[in-house]
Amino acid sequence: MPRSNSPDGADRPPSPDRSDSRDRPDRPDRPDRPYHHGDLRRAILRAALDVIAADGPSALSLRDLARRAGVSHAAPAHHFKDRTGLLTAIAAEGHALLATTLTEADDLRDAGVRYVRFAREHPAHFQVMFRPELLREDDLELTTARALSSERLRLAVSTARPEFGGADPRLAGIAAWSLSHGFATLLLSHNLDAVVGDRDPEDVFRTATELLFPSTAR
Amino acid sequence: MPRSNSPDGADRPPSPDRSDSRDRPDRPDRPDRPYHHGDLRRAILRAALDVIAADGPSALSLRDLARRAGVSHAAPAHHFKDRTGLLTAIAAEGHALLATTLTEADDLRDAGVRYVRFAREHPAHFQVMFRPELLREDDLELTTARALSSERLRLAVSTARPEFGGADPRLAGIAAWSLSHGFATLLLSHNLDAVVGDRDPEDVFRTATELLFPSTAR
DNA sequence: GGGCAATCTTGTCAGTGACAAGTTCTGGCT
DNA sequence: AGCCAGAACTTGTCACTGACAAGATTGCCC
Repeated sequence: MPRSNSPDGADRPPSPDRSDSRDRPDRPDRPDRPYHHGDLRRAILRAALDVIAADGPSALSLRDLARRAGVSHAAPAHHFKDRTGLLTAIAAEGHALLATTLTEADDLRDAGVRYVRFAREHPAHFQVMFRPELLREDDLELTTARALSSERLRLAVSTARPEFGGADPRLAGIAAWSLSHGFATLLLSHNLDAVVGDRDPEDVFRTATELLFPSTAR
Repeated sequence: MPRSNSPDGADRPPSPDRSDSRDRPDRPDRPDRPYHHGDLRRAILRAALDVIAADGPSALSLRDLARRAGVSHAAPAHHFKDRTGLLTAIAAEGHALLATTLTEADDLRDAGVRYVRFAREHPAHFQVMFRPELLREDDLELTTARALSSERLRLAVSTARPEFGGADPRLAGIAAWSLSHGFATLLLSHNLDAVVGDRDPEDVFRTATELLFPSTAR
């Protein structure tokens, strides 16, 4: 299973031009790589997203990520403290990304579609974001990112057409969020494969929601 | 953290009356327990459900379960083969339970409410049932149980009032399932705590769905 | 050019899943 | 009654993992 495309099989950024690496024959028993990775944090993150997208968060191993990045087994800890720290960083990044895409939504239905698209385009983030037991809940970066994304969600609901006018907007929010979240979750866990078939999942979602929100928006 | 109420701290069924256990002074260095647990499979399952409900499937440790049941670290493997086997058994049991409760539903909305109630009453089962990466997908018990539960779901959708008449019933099914599944998922992951407050979650769900399925069923 | 903090390494420990091989018990057959 | 096949459980072991501690290397700033 090839894990990279760099010559030594490790995922490293372009060597920060150190006058030809052959000039430094220290570490004779090792593929000569600089002591400092250069962008280890990002490399670990990318590898982690790959693993999670493929096999879920439970398949994540810090030591495996270190191997993929071509660093020692304890290197990741310096950037993320521990496994929980890594997952927390991913969740925070996910909330930030989600907030961005929701901001551009011009409609509640559009927000729903964007929510589903986000889950499809960032499956690893999505699979981690809503699992408190995997995260450091008091992490500042996480809490602020989450506050932002849920604020965006609330905003999208508030711009919904007045059908919901009378009702508690929070209830409408729950309904819309549940629908989108459920669809996204079932989709990612391959529970809709049979029904969706080879159609575009977002189209299926849009059509399905038409059944619930009869499209007066025309 | 007390894990049991039996005298030796292990979770064992009433000793299958073997003429007073003091009569068997073998295993002198051990709390005298019968070589055979008596109902280890069920004990492991119960303990596993506790752990998962409290801390999620990733917190599950076969050795920990063995300790709780008062057996050796390899004993669980005999009943479940491995970790995946245990989770698969739980998922199968969950689908069977879900199928039962859905059978008793007299309405699509009622089915949704029952779905949410199931998730609340069997959080551990629910958290495992829809995670293919944790399960042995080709397990016979699992596939048959799942076939039954999804059949029940399809049935509930087909009995829905004819509002959906023209539409693809599979689409209506997706919409209803997504809504219920999303709500249940967000509820279990404590993402609705703030909005639900101290209200009954099932009431909240019922009310929220009213917004989407305007209750002509009165 | 000297020191300091960030980055990365080596070494180690306890916990875990999986497997192999042995032990103890149960239940059924004759 | 005796026995034996196999179920239920144990002990022992291996590779792997997360976490921590202590040391090595390096960029960088004054």
